[in-house]
Amino acid sequence: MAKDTRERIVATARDLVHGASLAQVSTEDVCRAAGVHKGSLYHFFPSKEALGMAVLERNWALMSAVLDEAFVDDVPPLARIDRFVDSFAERLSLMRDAMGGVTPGCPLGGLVGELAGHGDEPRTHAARILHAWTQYFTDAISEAKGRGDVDPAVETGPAATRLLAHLQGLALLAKAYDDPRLVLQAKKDFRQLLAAPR
Amino acid sequence: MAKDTRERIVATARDLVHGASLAQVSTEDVCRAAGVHKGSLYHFFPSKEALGMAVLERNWALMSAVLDEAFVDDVPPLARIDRFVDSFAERLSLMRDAMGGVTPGCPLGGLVGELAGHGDEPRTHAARILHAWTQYFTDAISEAKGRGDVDPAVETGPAATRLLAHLQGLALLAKAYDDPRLVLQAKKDFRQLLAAPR
DNA sequence: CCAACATTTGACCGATCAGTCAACTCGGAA
DNA sequence: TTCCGAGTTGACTGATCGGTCAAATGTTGG
Repeated sequence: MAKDTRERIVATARDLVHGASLAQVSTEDVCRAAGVHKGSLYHFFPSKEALGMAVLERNWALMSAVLDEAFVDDVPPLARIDRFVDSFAERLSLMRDAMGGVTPGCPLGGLVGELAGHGDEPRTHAARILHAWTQYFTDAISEAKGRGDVDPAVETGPAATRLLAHLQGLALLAKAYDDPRLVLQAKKDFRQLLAAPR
Repeated sequence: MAKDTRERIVATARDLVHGASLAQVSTEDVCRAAGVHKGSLYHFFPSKEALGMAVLERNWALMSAVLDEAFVDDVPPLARIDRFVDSFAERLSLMRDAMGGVTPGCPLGGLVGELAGHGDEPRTHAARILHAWTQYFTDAISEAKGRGDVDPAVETGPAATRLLAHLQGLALLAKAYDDPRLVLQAKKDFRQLLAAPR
């Protein structure tokens, strides 16, 4: 029952936070929903912010699982990215239905934006996660260049950053316009962002 | 002293919120910083959320001023967009210096993301503002097509949305990586996002 | 069976929060 | 001069917040 409780707290917090923000969810909310008492929460986490970081970590674990599922070797590298975008959009739609027809933003992007304003340490942690995410794109683009699917003149690193930024922006617009399908545009947009500079 | 007080409250709230989020700033913080008492604040605003909406409106007023300054007729349409990106990035840098070396996100994007989770009415309001922003890009792209600077095969509306999404994403990354210069990339990226689809 | 440790309990705290209220000030219209 | 209502004051509330704590309860290894 040890690790189990900690896991349940993080999972519950994740669910609650995802529909809003960390600030809008109180530790009492989390405890009530997780069937746990305050003391237990603070036995595992030194502060609410630490819980927020754990939620961020968990969101990244889930996101990287989606990435791993999409980025399989027997699919051309650029198609892997498309597969991921499809999964990402579908997850957004499912979450929208799970909540009352409210489109959530990117579970990582939202928390990153919130925690980045909480001092330097949470910010660098968030930055590391974004960088890890970018790495998936970096690898795929690099491999695509080897196959001739992407022009060698394209700088791999900056291109990968472009893709992530674009996806995050689309997720924000999807939330504001309450339309998860907006992120599907990423597939077409990515192709242009990966074109050789002129 | 009537409208003046209201203005001062909104302006002060804007400054405080911009460095963090609406949730992290209390009404008491705003009152103290604005030299105003609680009752005055609630004389002008029925709730804290209403104050948030007023801040959003003010941020849009400031942003549209920057847009108007960049989008002048005697400059080619695509160059107007570049001018705006430069101004936007410069403002981000200035704000970073004004705070203690902490890069803020897009003042509109951040609030939009936060208020979009506060029910449907704040969300649609935020969406309207984003749409108004997009309109600047729409007009410029449309004019650029007339001059032959953009391929007629490009759909104007979706292209403008792409640009806004990309800029918002870059602003988020700039905040996470604490580097306002990241948004300058938008100028090159926009050119690719405006290329004809293949 | 015991001792050491991890976990859980639930009451509790001081601070802070958004929001209220009755009383006061003051400028302008009648 | 009187009156009225917009603006202002500042104390106040009830709720909620993040966080603490000492005691109770498991759990594990010797």
